[in-house]
Amino acid sequence: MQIGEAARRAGLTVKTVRYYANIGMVTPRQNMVTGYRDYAEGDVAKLQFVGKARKFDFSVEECRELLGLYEDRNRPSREVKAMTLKKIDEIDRRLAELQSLKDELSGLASSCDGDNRPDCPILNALSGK
Amino acid sequence: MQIGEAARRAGLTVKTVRYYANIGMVTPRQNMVTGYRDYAEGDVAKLQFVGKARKFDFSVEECRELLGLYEDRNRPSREVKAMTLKKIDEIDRRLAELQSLKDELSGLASSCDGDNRPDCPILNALSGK
DNA sequence: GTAAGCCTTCCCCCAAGGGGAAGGTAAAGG
DNA sequence: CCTTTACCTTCCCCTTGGGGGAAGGCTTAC
Repeated sequence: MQIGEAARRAGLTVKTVRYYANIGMVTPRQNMVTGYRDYAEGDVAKLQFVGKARKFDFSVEECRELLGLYEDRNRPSREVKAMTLKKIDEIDRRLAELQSLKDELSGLASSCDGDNRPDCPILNALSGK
Repeated sequence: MQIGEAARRAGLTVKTVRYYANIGMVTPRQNMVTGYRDYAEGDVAKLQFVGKARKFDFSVEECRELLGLYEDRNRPSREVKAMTLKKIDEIDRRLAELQSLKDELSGLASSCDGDNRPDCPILNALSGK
């Protein structure tokens, strides 16, 4: 099938699918007559796989690894689990960062009247006064 | 003072300070003899201000706005507070996203034995089986 | 005949700088 | 006086994950 239909079936944009072909992640055959990319069912499955993994915050490189594991029918599940746990760890760190950021900003916001007067504790804090 | 000292005092890299000069955020005078950027005390204060705001997750464009408010001695604190609350809102949304992501990944990870066998619920979930 | 709807490659764009090359300058040490 | 060291300058490419759009080629339908 052509790239448009493959993209639709995978829930991705044509641009994205072409990008994945360019970086060698999901490489369809090429129709020798038209020069168009020719996607098989298996390619669509891989595109869907990558699309989901991306939604789970795996980077494109990580998706490439996962795809390799996905295609290797003998891989130990250990490897996949390790990547997942690592990703969870990253998310945890980011959560903590954002939470402390929010706490600080909330503290600043609650100390600021937010009225028409120019005195602003938020700016004072930012300027180190 | 030269850019190196200004950067040190602001806790930024020289590259960053030069970048801020290029995009017109903190624009020092120019030493006409050497052609070097010449930072005044006020510039360092602005650099510090921007550095802190960046740490609070404000984008460069938002920093530019905040800097405008910071320099305007008559601005109402309302505007600054509004930006802060908006940023807190963004952080909240991102926190929720990450949390649900983590929950899903955690669910997948706990369902996977992570042993040497090839069967992996994580990959099964990603491939839609 | 031509308009619509596919497809292709090619190039520039985003944020927020980082890395490094090539070259000019100033101060300090031998 | 000469050289090393430590500054500084501009310039260009790199990052992530594609998006936007141009220019061109093809069928198919009206």
